[in-house]
Amino acid sequence: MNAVESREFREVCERAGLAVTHQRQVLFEVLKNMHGHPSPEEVYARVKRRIPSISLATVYKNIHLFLESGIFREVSLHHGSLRVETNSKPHHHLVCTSCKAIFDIDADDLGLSEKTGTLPGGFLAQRYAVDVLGLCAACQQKAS
Amino acid sequence: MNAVESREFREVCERAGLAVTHQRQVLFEVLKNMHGHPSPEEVYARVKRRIPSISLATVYKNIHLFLESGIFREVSLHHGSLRVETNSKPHHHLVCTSCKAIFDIDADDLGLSEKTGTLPGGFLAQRYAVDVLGLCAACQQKAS
DNA sequence: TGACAAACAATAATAATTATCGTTTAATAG
DNA sequence: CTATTAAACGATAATTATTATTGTTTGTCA
Repeated sequence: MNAVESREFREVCERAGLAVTHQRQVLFEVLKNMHGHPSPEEVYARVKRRIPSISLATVYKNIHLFLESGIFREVSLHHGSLRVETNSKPHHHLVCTSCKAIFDIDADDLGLSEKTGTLPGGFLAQRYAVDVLGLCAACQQKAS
Repeated sequence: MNAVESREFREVCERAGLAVTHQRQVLFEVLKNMHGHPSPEEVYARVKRRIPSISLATVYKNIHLFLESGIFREVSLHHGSLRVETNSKPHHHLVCTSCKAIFDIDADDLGLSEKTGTLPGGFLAQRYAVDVLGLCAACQQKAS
C-alpha cells in the first residue's frame, strides 16, 4: 500500500474508534480493490493470500465493524432468515436502520415512477423492490 | 376454512401443478391470515397448532414451492450469505430473477425521484435501496 | 380400486455465522 | 521507552438456518 492509502485508513479507523491493526488494514485494502458483491468467504480467500494465518472469524468481525461504521455497505439488508410477504398488494418497504423493523408502504403512496421495459445493458425490468432506509418514528424519539 | 377459500386453493394448486394435500392447504390458509413478514419458523409454529405432527421440512419445502409458483413472494431476495458493496458510488441493483446475477446501475442512470425527509407514518427516509427485478440479457436469449 | 409419483415426517447433514477463550498486539499514560 | 490495559487476534466449538436423505403415506389418474 502507498502512503496516501495508509493515511486514509488511519483516518477511517480514528473516526470509527477502531485500532489500526495489520489484519484490519489488509482487509480494508482488499475490499477497496475488489469489485462486485463479494461474500465473506471470497474476501477471506483474498486476504489469506497476504496474511495466511488470518482467521475467518477476524474477517467476519471486521466486515461487521466496517458495516456498522458505514465504511462499507452490505448489498441488501439481510434479515438472517427467509421472510414471506403476506401483503399481496404492490408495496415497498420502510426499513428502520436502528431497530431493523420493516413497514409496508403502498407502491402508490411512495409514488415512484418505475420504468419497466428494457434498460441500458439490455436488462428487462419487470418489477421494482424498493427499500427506503431511515428511522422509524419511535427510533427518532429515542435519538432526540 | 370455507368453501370459497377451499376452491381458491384448489385452483392455485392446479395452476402450479401441485397436489392438494391437507398440510399444504393449512399452510396456505395460515400464510393468508398472517400479516407482516413471518419467518419459516413462525409459520411453522402457527401451522403446528392445527397439524401438530407437521414437519418443519414440509413447511420449508412448501414455502419454496409457493415462492417458485409466485403464490407468495419473499421479502427480499436473499443471497444466501452476506455480501459487501465494493462500489462506493450511489447505485441500485438489477437483479436477474432467472440466474440471480446482480448488476449495479448508477442511481442517476435509473433516474428515480427519491423523496427523502418524513414520509406518512413519521418515517424519516434517508436513502433508497432499489432492486429492479427482471431478466438479464443472457437469460432473455435463453428464454426465447 | 390399483399403480405410481408426489408428498410427508423424522432426522442427518451442510452452510453460514457467531461465541468462547487463551494468546498477542496496539493505545496511551507515565 | 516501557508497563498497563483494553482491544484484537486465531483456533475452534457452538449455533442457526436450511437442505438432503430415507422410509412411509397419500393424492392422482387410469
